[in-house]
Amino acid sequence: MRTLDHPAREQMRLDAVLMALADPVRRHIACRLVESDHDQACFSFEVPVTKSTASHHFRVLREAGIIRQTYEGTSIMNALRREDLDARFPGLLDAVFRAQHLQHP
Amino acid sequence: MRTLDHPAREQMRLDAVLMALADPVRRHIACRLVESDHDQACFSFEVPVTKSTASHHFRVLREAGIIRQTYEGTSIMNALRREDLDARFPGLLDAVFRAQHLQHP
DNA sequence: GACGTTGTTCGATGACCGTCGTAGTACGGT
DNA sequence: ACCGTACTACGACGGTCATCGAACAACGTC
Repeated sequence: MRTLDHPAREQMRLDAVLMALADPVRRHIACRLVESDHDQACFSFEVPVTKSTASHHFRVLREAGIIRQTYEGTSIMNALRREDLDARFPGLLDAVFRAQHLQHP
Repeated sequence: MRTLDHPAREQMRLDAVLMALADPVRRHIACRLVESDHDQACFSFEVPVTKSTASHHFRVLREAGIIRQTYEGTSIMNALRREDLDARFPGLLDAVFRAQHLQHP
C-alpha cells in the first residue's frame, strides 16, 4: 500500500501554512475543501494549470498540514485537516476563507 | 514634503497580505506593531538583516496595506492599519498574531 | 494482458524573492 | 556649512518557486 507523509499537528509551521495559502491556486483548492463537506479527488478541482503543477500544489498543501491525502483506487482523496488546523492555529483558516470570499464573492 | 503610497482599503489584495505575512521578518515586524499601541520608527525594530533589506520589508508591508508609514524628521514612523485590515479581512490579523504567539511564545 | 485513468517524478526554464553593499537623499543639530 | 542619523534606490547575486512536458507508476476495467 502506498503511503503519503503528513506532518503531525504539533509539527505544522506557520511559515509553511501562510506560504501555502498565499498562492491563489492553492487557496482556491483549500477554499473548495472548506465549502464541501466530503473529500474530493484531485481531478475534481478545476485549476488553470497542468497535471504536474497541480500535483505540486497538492503536495505543498499536504506538507504544510492543510490537507490530508489518502489513496483510493487510482485517485487520491483530499480532505481538509480542519480539526488540526483549528487546534494549532485557531481562527486562521476561517479568516482566510472569509477573506477569500469577501474578495471573490 | 515627501509622501509614500498606500493602497486604499478596498485595494488591499489577499495575495499581497498573505505573501507579506508569510515572511518571518515581516511577520515579526507586524506582530510587534500589534503588541505596541504607539507608532514605531524603523530602526526600533530589531531584525536580523541589514538596513536595506529591512527597508525592503517595510515597503512590502506598506504596499500590502498592513502598515502606514509617515515621515517624522529623519525617521519614518510605522503604524499598523488595524481598522482597515479588520474591515477588509476580518479576523485575519488577529488569527495570524495569535498563531505566531502560539508557535513562538 | 492491453488500455485508459489518475497522479507522481524528473529535469528544465523563467520569474520572483530575500539579501547585501554602495551610493544617494532628506532632515536635524552643532 | 558641516556632520551624523535614518532611510531609500539601485544593481547584483543566489536561492527558491511556479510552471511545463515527457516519462513513469499504480490501479481498475475490458
